[in-house]
Amino acid sequence: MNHNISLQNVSISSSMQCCNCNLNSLCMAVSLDLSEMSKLDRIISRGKPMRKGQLLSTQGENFISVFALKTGSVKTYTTSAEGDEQITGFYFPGDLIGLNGIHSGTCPDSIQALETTTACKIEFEQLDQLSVDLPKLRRQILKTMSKDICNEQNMLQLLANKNSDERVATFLLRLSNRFKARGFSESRFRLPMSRNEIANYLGLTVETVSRVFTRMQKNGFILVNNKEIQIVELKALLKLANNTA
Amino acid sequence: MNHNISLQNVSISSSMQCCNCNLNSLCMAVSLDLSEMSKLDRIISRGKPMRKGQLLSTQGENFISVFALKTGSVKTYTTSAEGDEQITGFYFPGDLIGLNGIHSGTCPDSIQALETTTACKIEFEQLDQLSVDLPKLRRQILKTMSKDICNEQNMLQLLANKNSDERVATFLLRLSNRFKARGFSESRFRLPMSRNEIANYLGLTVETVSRVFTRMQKNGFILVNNKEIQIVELKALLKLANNTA
DNA sequence: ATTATAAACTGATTCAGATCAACTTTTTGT
DNA sequence: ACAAAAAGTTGATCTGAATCAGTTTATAAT
Repeated sequence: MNHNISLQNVSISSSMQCCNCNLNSLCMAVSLDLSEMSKLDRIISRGKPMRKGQLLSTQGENFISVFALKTGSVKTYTTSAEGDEQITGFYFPGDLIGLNGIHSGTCPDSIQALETTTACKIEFEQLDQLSVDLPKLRRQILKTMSKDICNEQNMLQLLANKNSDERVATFLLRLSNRFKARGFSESRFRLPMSRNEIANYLGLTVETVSRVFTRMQKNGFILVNNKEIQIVELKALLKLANNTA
Repeated sequence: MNHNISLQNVSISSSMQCCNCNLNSLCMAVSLDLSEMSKLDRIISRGKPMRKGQLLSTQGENFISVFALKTGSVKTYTTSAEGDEQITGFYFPGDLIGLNGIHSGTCPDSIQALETTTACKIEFEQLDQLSVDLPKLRRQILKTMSKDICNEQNMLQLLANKNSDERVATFLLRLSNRFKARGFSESRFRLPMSRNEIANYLGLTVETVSRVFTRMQKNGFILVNNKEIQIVELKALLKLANNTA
């Protein structure tokens, strides 16, 4: 019986294992060997595709699992008591999301698909248990959280100091870098989020974001066609962002 | 010989052990039993007092240790390429600092004493190793990082959405809560940081912070005497902060 | 296809907080 | 104790982005 199940697993999911996932260099599976990866595989459940707008988790619900994005993109956001929404991040394939729920035991933010998205789901307790035997995995979890903290700190710097041009330029350059790291074009990409979402994330209004895009296009730095962005003058954009991509 | 050393340890440091530290309910040692705590004790080195302005660690240097504050207070800040400083946090006794260096292997920010301050220093590799055998310690480290992420996200919300009154009110209320958690008065406390540092942290100018303090005092919400703050009308302050302390 | 609805853009006006400048108080060093 | 430097406060003015309002373009629904 056990044998049966395992055969089934193999046949169904040959392309659904960490070792075959083309994201393992970005994801938790980085630097794990085959036997370690198969242990990780055993505690991962692969979700079916979610449509735009669907929630991967909801602010306030019990913290049980973390998620690793396979395809698509999501935003995380918190809703304040007065009901206004603050986007805290955008995430792409390979990103591990949800670790910020550990300390309170509840999800501090909602995770929503920006487009058709698939994600792997991992029960945190199992992941933590597995991390005892797999130092590389343990380190990877800590690295992910450490990086999250640094990213948020970079955002603080952006919001505390920078004007609208600098914010938008930095935003585009960071996206560009993240797409590049995933093997996509760094100079031509599609924004999965709306202008409103960009504005919210950057602490600006939609109007301002729109104006900055228009101005950057007029100056020949970028080409904008609705959500399609092309970076034409990387250097100029870097200068606008004060080289702090 | 071994015996000798251990005797010495006991005699010198009876009050210098986690189990005798009045902060262990806030610090890593939370919920560890005596034998677990003594293991933690063995890898902790207690630093001598640092004076105001001294650096606990410097941005860019190799990441080796994390710190647990015993007394005093510190700020963490990053210095950008152009040389301007962004304060990313203020920390008080019991806080564990420096975990954000894990992912890059270098310290992403500098940690500076705001007053006379003592801190325990723990080599991260040893802490990580110890966490394998002490699930509660492992969990505590993850909780600390998770909470850090949430704190930064709260700051994002503050900087992206709130006006100067809301920022300063929220700042004071959060400080009040943290002092309360440490057994100090929640309604009367001394700010260890300058107006400049508050302004920098909150994404405002010194002038604006000063004006907000003055206005709050005129309205009878707080009493300000240089760095001494007294919260007179908690409710009014909460309302100013939109109840998001 | 066609309408309804939402998202995005553009212009005019307003305003909160930055900037500039002067002064007062506190802290530091001799 | 004193001078010098730093920190903090207050007022006047300016400005970048918010707000308000209207139009255009894209997306969704029938």
